[in-house]
Amino acid sequence: MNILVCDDDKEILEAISIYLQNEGYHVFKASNGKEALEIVDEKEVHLIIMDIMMPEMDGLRATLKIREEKNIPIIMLSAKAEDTDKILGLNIGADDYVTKPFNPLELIARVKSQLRRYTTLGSLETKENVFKTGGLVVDDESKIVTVDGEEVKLTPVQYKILKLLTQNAGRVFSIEEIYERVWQEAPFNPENTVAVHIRKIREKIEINPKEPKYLKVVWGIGYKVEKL
Amino acid sequence: MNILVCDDDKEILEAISIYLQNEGYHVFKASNGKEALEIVDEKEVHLIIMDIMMPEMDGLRATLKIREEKNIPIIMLSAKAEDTDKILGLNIGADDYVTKPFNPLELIARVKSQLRRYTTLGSLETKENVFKTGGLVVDDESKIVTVDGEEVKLTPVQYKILKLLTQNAGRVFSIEEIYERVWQEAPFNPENTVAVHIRKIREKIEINPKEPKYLKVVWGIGYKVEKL
DNA sequence: TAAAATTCTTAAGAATTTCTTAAGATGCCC
DNA sequence: GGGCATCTTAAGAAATTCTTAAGAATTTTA
Repeated sequence: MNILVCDDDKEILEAISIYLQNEGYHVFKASNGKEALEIVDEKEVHLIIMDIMMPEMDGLRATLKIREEKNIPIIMLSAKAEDTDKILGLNIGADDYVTKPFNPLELIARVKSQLRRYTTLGSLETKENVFKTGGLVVDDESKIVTVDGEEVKLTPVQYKILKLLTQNAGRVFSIEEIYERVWQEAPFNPENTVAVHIRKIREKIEINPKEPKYLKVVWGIGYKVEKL
Repeated sequence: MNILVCDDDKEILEAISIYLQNEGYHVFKASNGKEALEIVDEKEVHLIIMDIMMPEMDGLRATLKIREEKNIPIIMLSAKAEDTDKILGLNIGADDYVTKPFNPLELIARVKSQLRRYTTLGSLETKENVFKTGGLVVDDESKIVTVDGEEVKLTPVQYKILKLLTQNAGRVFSIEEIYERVWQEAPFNPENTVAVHIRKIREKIEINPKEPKYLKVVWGIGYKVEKL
């Protein structure tokens, strides 16, 4: 699911993005209405979170414009509770609104609610077998791995290893244990098979494999996925 | 894990309870908001499932009240999809909601999800392999050692020694015994390997290694971690 | 069956830890 | 206090473990 977040305040923009990414959504960012319109034209956007009070009120204009063309759910952010009335008064086609300062969990809830409404039968629900830590999401139902909302393609073995570690984030697994649980073979004939796989996974999920954020080595003991 | 279920419909109350009990949860039952509040006050409740549409809307009031006092995850049951908006609009701190009629499996899934989120976000989990004494904590699951909340990086041998001593805080271990139990080798050829490791550990975990608070020497006999 | 993808092995070289050595400090007992 | 044993500490050599790349073997896909 792709969500466009539009706010001129960089900090808020980042904060919202991180929360959404941690929920497994892919995020597009825009800092004004013009950018937002461009992204909506170019990319596939499933929901928009837009601040109204941006330079020249163009959050409002953008919203109106988008509404003319597409039927994408829009959640408005307004600085004060009073603005709420303004939004309603202006009869803009917002599907929901949130006043700043807002509770991130509430925003997430509303995002889910909107998306649920627009998707036939709940797709991105809080499923049982979705393992998350920071921006890393391992969805065992669809077998899709996501980092900051970006899908990462793993091979079967890579997936199994990462799933094991993410499912037990924080716990350290020895190479032997990883081998036994992923390969389901008792004896463990090592060479350095596991190490090689770990490296490949890092290559795919880490921004900088040299300084991994998620998949860490615990020297002389094993590997783990950080609990974030 | 204890779950409080609150619904004025006895049948639904029973049905939900049975499903939860089959999953191994302990269930408290309440049929109105007042009862719910009492139970929350008296018992240890880890999660609440609450119907909103109870006599006099007191499901809502109860929820608000509980939210004021405690931070227990709450899953709301609402009769119609429209109520969903009401929950959101009223800005109640529900963590999730399910509309009736619901699939019991979905409810269970959400319960697990909430409990996972709650326990994952570092709270009081009953961890078996965490050894503490004073401000020193050895977590054998993540292999993380902490002094007054500050992480201390130990090498594998250092970790094993400290774990052994902390696990048996108060007991004195001779150098031979430490050697045998950490290296798993019977003969013990000493030099002063163990002493060197002990020193390095002290350097890392003690504020003032000259006057160690945790890792002490018992002259001529061995070492121990103080039981505090 | 061939092509493609994945998995496993190998090996060199980095990185880190472990062990040894040895000198100095400290505690214990007469 | 002197003598002896034990502990502390530092530094460097040795050993271990990890990283990484490349290619062979195997499995999957087309």
